[in-house]
Amino acid sequence: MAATIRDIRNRTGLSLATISKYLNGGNVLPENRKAIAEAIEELHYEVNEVARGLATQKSRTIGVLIQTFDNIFMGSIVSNIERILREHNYGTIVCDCQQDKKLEEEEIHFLLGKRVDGIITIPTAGNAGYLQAAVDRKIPIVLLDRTFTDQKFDSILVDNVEAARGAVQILIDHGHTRIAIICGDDSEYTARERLRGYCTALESANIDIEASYIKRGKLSTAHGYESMKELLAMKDRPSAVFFSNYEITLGGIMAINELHVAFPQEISLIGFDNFMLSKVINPKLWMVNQPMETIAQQAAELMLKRLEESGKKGEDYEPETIILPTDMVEGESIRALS
Amino acid sequence: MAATIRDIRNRTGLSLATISKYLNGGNVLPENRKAIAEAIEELHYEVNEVARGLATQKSRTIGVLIQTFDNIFMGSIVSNIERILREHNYGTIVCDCQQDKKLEEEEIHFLLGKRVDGIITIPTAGNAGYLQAAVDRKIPIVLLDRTFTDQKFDSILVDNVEAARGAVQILIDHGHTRIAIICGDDSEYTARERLRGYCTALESANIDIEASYIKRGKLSTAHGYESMKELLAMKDRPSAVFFSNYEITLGGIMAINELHVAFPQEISLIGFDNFMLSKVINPKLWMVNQPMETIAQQAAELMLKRLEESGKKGEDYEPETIILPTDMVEGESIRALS
DNA sequence: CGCTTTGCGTGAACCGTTTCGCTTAATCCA
DNA sequence: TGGATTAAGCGAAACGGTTCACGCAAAGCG
Repeated sequence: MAATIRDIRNRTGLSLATISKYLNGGNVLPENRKAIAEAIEELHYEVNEVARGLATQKSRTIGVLIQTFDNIFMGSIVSNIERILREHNYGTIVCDCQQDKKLEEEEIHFLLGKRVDGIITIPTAGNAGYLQAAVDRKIPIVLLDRTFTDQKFDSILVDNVEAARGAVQILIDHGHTRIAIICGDDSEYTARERLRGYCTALESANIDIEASYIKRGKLSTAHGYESMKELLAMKDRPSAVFFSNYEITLGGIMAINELHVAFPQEISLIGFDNFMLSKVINPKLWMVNQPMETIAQQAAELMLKRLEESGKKGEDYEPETIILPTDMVEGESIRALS
Repeated sequence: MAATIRDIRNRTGLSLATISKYLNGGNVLPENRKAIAEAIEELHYEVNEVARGLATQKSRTIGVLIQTFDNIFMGSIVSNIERILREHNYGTIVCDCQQDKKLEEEEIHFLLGKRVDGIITIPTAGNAGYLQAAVDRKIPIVLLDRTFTDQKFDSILVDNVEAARGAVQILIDHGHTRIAIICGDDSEYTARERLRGYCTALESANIDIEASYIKRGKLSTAHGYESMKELLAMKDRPSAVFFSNYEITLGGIMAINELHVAFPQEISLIGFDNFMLSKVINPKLWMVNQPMETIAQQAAELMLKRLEESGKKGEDYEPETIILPTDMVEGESIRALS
């Protein structure tokens, strides 16, 4: 149906090699150049990237494998990655493994089948095994938001320990000592890190860590909601709560609203992840804000760098780890205790 | 590097045709079947979908072109489309044209270059011209959320008129007559429709339409914010406001919070688009909720249907338009006037 | 038993590019 | 002037699959 390079040959009388040279910016005589351009115009010719991909062994497509699409965090990440890659003429093929480790491994094979030139992923699994096939293919891999201990990869991380420490420190600075955290369980890399930051802050302020103030569970709205209710029902209830991710923040706020608990009067709060929430919740919520555009941008740029390198001889490279700082969005959800 | 079908031939002594037949589920003797399976296993062979794509003239990849990624609406749409397509072994390549009409047309060509088998898109442009190249290629196209008047396409829409009418009717039922709307300008398909619904509701209740209560502008947080402030500053200010999309709802709420206006005591509100907001805003916001999963699902399924059909003879088909109803999420943000 | 069918396998052409090695003519310079 | 260099073009062989037309043997059948 669509025109091919052969149709252009028939029209111009030039050889395929010359036309290919034209398409790829080689030296072609002005008159031939003109003839080819005209033929392309008239035939509505467009390079068949599939055929080109087969010939060059490069698809100019990057696979982006994420755990879920259902939060703004992901939307922003994918959006920015796509934009930057696209500016360098790479396509982005997305896969959502829906937090399913089995599916996650399948998707890797799916992407490899499509011969993507690289993979950017937010891992779900606890170890790097599922990536082995991609590693064997020697394509660049960039990890986002979490990383592995058993094998080294290019990774873009956020300083979770420091982010959590900082959040708790703010509460301490306001005079709080009975500080709770609602967080993920130990299987989650980010959850472990944030809990560590929480403990660090308390320890360095010589505040005892109270086990019943640590609410581990899934990174879900439901966990935030239930845990907040439990904390509020305690007889020695905390005076401040640190919500350690987006869903948990959402759930926690829902519980507070439902029980008509006034904040910061009755309880002080600080949330995580989503800048937008801080705008819309009243009173304005204190927030630890992740630099999502930067994360995405760094990931895309590191990927582009690796792709460029792999053209050159330098076969193997030393994986880089980039750790980004978070920032604090001030709100009105923390009461100062005298 | 990676193993090919020829490596399998060398190992098994079978012909390429037989191996291909095996890969595509044809009849192969059990012993040969076993031999091929073993070779695949040992060589870590994976079908090169690029080569297959060239041979079959099908990429098993669908292009999804959207206007922006920066709202939950899009995340949910892309997520659900990707999931369903993936279940049928199609990959999803996403492009974000960032509301830029020029870029939008470029992306279409980019996708056509990649030889996608179909395109699902949320149009930005006002007319279908930019899609012409895709139409010429005779690949299925499915439009989401908005459609064109100048040319007919498969479209999945929401009943915007009825959604807006219903929202305003709720306000009327609560005794309101001074009802404002903050909406997009006439260049936006959905904005026109929603404004029409607003007018319909008022007319059928014999309420005069007050021009100063209609705030047209961009579909942005800023427009919602500014317009809300203006409405609040009016001397004959409305008793109720209908926010007609997500960003506007967000901006409106921000203005309300900032000016410490109590709702529903001082003003009644109903928002649009984002179910999550209704959970987290206190008092709970009334909302018109778009059935995002259904929109995405219908789009993906219609696409799959077209892809299947195009295998058969039935060359041309009659475009379908599917109009989905919205639903109402009750809140506490509307005061009943006696 | 001879004829048709069916099951399985094969060689070769093809999909639409890129790229390698080679030719030819023009240009340069000692 | 003539050998070396360079620019531009060409033919043909990849890249890794699918598919068509055909061959052959075993099975089915009146």
